[in-house]
Amino acid sequence: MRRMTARPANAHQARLLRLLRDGGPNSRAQLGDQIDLSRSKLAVEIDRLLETGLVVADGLAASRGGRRSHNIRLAPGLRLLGVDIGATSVDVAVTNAELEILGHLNQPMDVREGPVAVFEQVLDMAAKLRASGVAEGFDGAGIGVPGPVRFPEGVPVAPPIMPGWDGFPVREALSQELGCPVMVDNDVNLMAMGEQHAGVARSVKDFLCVKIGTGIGCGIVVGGEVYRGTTGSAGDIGHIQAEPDGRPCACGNHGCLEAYFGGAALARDAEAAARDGRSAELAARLEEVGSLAATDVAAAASAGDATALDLIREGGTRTGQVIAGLVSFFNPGLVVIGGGVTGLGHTLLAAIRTQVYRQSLPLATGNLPIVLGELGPAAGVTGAARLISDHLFSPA
Amino acid sequence: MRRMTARPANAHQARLLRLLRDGGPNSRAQLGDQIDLSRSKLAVEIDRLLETGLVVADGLAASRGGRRSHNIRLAPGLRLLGVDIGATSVDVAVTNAELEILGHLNQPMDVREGPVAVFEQVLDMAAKLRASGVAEGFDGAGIGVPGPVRFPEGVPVAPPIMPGWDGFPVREALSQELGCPVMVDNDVNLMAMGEQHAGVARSVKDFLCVKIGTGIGCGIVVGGEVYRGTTGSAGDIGHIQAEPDGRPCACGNHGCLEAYFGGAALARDAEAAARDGRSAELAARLEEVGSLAATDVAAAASAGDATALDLIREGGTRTGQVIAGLVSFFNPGLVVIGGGVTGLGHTLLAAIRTQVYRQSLPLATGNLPIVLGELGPAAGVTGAARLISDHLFSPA
DNA sequence: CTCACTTTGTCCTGAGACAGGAGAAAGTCG
DNA sequence: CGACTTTCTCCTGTCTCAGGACAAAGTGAG
Repeated sequence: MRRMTARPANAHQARLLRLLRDGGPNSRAQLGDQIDLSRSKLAVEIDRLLETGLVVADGLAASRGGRRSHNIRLAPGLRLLGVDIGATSVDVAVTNAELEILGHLNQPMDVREGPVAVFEQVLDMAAKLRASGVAEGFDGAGIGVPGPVRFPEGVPVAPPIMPGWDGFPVREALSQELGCPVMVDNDVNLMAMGEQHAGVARSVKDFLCVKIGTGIGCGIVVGGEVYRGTTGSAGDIGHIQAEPDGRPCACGNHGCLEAYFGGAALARDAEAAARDGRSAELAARLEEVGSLAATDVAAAASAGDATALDLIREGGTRTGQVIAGLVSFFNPGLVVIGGGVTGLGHTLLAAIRTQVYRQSLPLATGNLPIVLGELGPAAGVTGAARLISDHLFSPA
Repeated sequence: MRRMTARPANAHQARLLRLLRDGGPNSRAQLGDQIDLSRSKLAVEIDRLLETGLVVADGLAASRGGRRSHNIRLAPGLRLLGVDIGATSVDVAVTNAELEILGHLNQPMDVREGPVAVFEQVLDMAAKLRASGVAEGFDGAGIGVPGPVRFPEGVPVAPPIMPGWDGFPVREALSQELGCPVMVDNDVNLMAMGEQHAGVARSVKDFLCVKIGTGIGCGIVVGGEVYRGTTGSAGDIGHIQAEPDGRPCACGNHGCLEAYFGGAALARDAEAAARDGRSAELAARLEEVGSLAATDVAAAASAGDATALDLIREGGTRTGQVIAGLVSFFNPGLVVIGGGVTGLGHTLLAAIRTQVYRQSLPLATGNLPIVLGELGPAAGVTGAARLISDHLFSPA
């Protein structure tokens, strides 16, 4: 199938495409209500978009009391690839132009094997999805990587947990391989974009999205746009000091948040608790598998294990301490908690809430919701699709 | 003298006015080089600006190898009032349209006396400045207050150190009183705008401006624009926890940064040191005046007093700890330190730098300057003038 | 001083953006 | 069936804007 190569010719067209993406198929008249353009101008721009094939006519809409309107929708054949590379697994999904997920794969993976091996696996997964019939090709791809990215070039920079990736031209290489435009960003930023597009943050302009996976990061959204910082490392809160002169951290400092919480620290603490005999539940699980992960702690906690609950609460309290500081500083309208450890659920959330509401200024917390992300593993890939969609739907 | 009431009619005119403000008087040709407009269109817009009186012709520019160009400058009679209300003193200044300070007054004042008394004093100072001949009236005024502000309405909200101000319609009241447009913002945000306009942050898009006065606050600039947060309290870092379960703070929590540093805490600590006999220098000063202030500590430190130096270093280290976290989170391109205690100078700066460079991620600090503000007490009033100027120089 | 050349400013024209009215097309409802 | 509503298309007039032609004003070599 021929891929879309057209791009909107001006800001009006870009605006229309985004309205159709975010609001679904829509009638010309309804589009007119949402955009500040005269009917005549609107008709011209829509006609041009129809010519390029970016949108298609789609029958008649229901009557609003008069002549029925012609429906318009984004090209139904348009397909986006969303890739979310984590530390230990990778998600690949295919969406249509409205960013609805048509197919989604998750596989274990080790990011430390380097970009070449990882992208071989990603391309293989993409091929599988294509073979399953949800796509014949891709019009664009968004890639999330677990580390800082020089955004304009799409190149990871000095990523602590993926040393082999430093400077690898992800954007260029994948664009070549897939034959379509590619954008690269930090996985946490993409999660924030996902929750903003289709999740809890839909109507919020300024918010924080804290992702607690193997490590801990934070997506920052300012005025509806992701803020990436001067060198692309904004939101790297895992190495903020949570305890002066505290535990040594892999980064070389002491007392970092990630030394106390996050998937890696939690697993380590759980194994220690199992060996010390503090938790029969965790010890039994350790016996079974030989090692523990955050999911085991979650399971033990929901089975009522007091030690597991304590571990979660302590981690949540530490995380809450750091978030409390960020809330005072940033005064967000919403805080979203997501990532692999959301399985820890409301115990974690409660600990974080308690700490933030106790420590931050009343004016900043007065009307501040702190909630779990509602998209789960779909947040990253949705955000990735959204990233490339924003790129494709901007004037050439 | 008749005040300017005109406003730019469109974005081009606004752009031209800002170019003239930030770059000084300029020839038509040079303006053409900086703005993406054809010569004909440019001529039309400049002619319209000349008609409204917002700009005036100002003789001929030097030749650039051909016909000499006509110089254009902002209306020379335009006068802006910049007011920076602190906790214990107030600055009032008059600037021209290029935001150059033509007259500047500083007086002690107690913000707790409430808005009515304070504005009486401010208006009196403004009248003095007018009487001194630098202005015959004001075309606009910017006001900075030491607390959070609901920016669109120009109303302080729940300000901890100025309880009587909560909800007082500063913007409306002063606009009435002065008979010109007024904008109100947090004093820290105005300091950031001042340093951005005429100080160290001229070419930086994303930076933090930490103001250490009686309290401690932080101006946040994202993409060249001040970020104010959802309820206007962004940057309120004085009550971020610097020490878990630490000293009690006036806010009701424990371990806040302001419990350890800032003008109030520093004075308290200095008095304690003087009474305990830890510092003969400070004790002598206490004897003289009966109480100590941050300036006394600065004086003692520059006289070589070890205890004073220790106080500054400890405060700087604590502040540096908090800033380190913010740097990891925000990844700014610059950190500016300013406010009343900049008299503490390089001892303070060194302590902050040491802590930030040690604790933040290398990628975030790699190329991060941490510097003292270069405008001193002029930063606030310059920022205030800039605030109202941005308002006046935007399309009506 | 003259002449070739450069820069600046003004005038004019034509292309395109755009709003809003007229009116046809297509529907609802009593 | 007729009055009314909504949608869509076509047309016209206004405004924006770029760029060319040309005049005005200056530079510098000879």
